[in-house]
Amino acid sequence: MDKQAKEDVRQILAAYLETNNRRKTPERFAILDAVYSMRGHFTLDELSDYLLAHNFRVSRATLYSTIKLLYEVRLVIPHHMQEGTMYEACYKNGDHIHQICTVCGKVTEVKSPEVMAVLDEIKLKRFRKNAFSLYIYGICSSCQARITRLKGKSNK
Amino acid sequence: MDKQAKEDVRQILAAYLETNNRRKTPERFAILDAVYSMRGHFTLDELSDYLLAHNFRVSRATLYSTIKLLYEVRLVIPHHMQEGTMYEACYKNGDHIHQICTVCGKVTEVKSPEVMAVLDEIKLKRFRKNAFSLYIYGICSSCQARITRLKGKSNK
DNA sequence: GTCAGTGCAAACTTTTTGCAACTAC
DNA sequence: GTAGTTGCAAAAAGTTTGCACTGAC
Repeated sequence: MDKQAKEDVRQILAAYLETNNRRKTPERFAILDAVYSMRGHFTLDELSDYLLAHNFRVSRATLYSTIKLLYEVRLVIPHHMQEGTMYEACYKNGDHIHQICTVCGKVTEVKSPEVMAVLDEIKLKRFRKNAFSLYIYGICSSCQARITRLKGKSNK
Repeated sequence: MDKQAKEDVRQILAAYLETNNRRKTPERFAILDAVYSMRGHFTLDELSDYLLAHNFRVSRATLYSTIKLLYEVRLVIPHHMQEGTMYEACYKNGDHIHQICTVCGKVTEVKSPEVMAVLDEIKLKRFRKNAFSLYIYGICSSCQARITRLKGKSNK
């Protein structure tokens, strides 16, 4: 994630904390920074490791509570996958679709401007939308190939 | 869920089990039936309660493994919410959007034919899609109102 | 008769909580 | 100084696993 985005999200978080009379602790900004330094999906452990590698130790409890805070502010989004909960920075990063293979569990990120356009235009009654996640489930080509092979065998 | 749909899904499950040389146990069909008798989202406990109320007792382990099986066949879909994992029957029931309030956690189901149309048409490389879930995050009107009131107070 | 599937309890993983110490305000 | 936050350890919640028994094929 580029420097400008990191600066942006720091501002967003600071504004949120001020507005809600909550404290600007170093932990919160360090975790936010780490989240925006990770690439793609990551686990809580990976986040913790990243922080450690940069000489910042935070407790598990703080990690969880801060991630929850960042989720409130919509700066991070959790994805509940088969392998467990994965997180992802979502500021200026919400414009992709998650394509999930239900056989092998592989997740691929796909872009689709048409879908994004429709989602941006959609009007919702009594609701102020500010993010979305779209998961498309199906079977990836390699699993399809394997299944076809297996079926061929069992039918002969 | 109507009778026809229940019959359909029984057929789908039976076919799947046959094809894959797995057993047609009464537990599997009872759980499937229960899933298609629940309204909207439900927890594993609620499913278990429903089965009990209809004099069918299954162990937790079987419940988990069968739900996993139904997920493989795409007859049920899990939603990982703040309150925990919720399940939902998804045969002929995938055409709605989940609108989630990030403040109070309330989930509302919304229909949008335009979005569905785009999703149906979307072409994916090397991937056979068969379902999707779309979550729109934001703030519902009652939470917005409450936040506005709170801000008014703290600024005076 | 055989082996996949079930029930049970124990194990394991993930997340939350209570409390004392700390620190942003 | 005070109340919100953190760290730690313990607890709770959610899910998986090992094993003996059962029943679908």
